[in-house]
Amino acid sequence: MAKIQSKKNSTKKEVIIEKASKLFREKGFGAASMRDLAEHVGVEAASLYNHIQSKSEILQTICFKVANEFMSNLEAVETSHQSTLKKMETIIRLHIRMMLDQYEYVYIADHEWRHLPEPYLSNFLNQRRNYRKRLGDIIEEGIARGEIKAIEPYTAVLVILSAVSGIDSWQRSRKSTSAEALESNMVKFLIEGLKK
Amino acid sequence: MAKIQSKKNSTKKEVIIEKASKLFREKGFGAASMRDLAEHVGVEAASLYNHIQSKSEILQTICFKVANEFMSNLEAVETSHQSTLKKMETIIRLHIRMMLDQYEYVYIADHEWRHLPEPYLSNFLNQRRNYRKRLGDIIEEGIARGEIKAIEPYTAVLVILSAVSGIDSWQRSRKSTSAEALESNMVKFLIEGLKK
DNA sequence: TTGCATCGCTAACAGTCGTTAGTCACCGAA
DNA sequence: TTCGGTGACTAACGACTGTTAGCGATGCAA
Repeated sequence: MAKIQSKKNSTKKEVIIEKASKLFREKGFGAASMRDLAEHVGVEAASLYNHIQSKSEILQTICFKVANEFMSNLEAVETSHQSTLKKMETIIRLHIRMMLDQYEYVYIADHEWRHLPEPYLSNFLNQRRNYRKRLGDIIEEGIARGEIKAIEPYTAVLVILSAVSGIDSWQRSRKSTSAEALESNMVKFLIEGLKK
Repeated sequence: MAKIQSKKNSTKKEVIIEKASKLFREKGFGAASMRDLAEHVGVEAASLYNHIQSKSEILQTICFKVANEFMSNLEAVETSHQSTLKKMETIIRLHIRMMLDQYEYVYIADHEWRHLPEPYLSNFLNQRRNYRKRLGDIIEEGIARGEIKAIEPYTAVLVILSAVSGIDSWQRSRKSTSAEALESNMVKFLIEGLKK
């Protein structure tokens, strides 16, 4: 067994998923066809099935890859010894950076998860709910400690996560602001909204 | 000519568009079929074409209805005599309320505009860019006047608009928070992020 | 009552969808 | 050199897509 390797030390399956992530973001999962994807990979549509099981398997892979990455990072932050405000900043910065350099993947996990088939859909939503709940818990603790202003924790979580995911609008027109400036501006805005 | 009227003093075309907005949000524009839509309207798919010209005409109608509503409201705010901070608050509250009681329409204009055919797509994006630019101008003026903290205006616009559009996550699980509480929490968070 | 416009229906179109079957060329191991 | 496996190909499947043509029923205006 060799020749599985393509360029960049990645399997063909990984190449397919990478190309698919670009395509799914541009056209949406539903509107992107396997023949589209095949063309970008440089192969006939039927040949894709030598490497993947189905179209939705690609979506599953992308969604859960992103979900797992966020989840394990959250766990690292939870067990760290920082102030709650600092914890939130760490998480926000992480979200921004993920959005900046894994844009396609994060975007799809954010917007195309609807098209996951069951039971993956429920699974994904459970993970998501859990993630947000735990973010809310951090904020709640911050309020109890007097570090964070009295605000409904879940609302704050919503605002923060949505704000970050709005970077996609910026991604498409990178002209005016640099990535670093964007990050620091965003953190300034969001953390200030939390501070007491 | 009568009998065009269905229930609720609305033309059948309006009924179609209303049902379509629900469907497009749930499934996405691409994945929602005309036969799906027809079933919800209580009619055969072909009969829809007695009232509309095409599937994408529905999308156009929805997207530009929302865009025009936001645009005309922005103009009202621009010509009003309020502090820039108050202007921003007015706009934010308006966005939140639109999101709460015209949820389906706003969601589609937010997420499904990609599927607009040209030249409507370009037209829509121009309007959107213009809207954001003018929001940014308000913030910029606020900074110049010393009412708003020194922040990159376009970043602030991005954060605010994205945060509000994230209410869709809340819409789906209305359990914990009331609409009024959500609005005031959100305003508190976002306006505080702006204040000097 | 006649005439006309409205609007629902069935049937069908041409195309696209994801996916499978089956075949053949290649390539490393024996 | 032979063998087994890998992966690309063509062809095709059945289902589904948006949309059109055309027929028939209905109901208002004259």
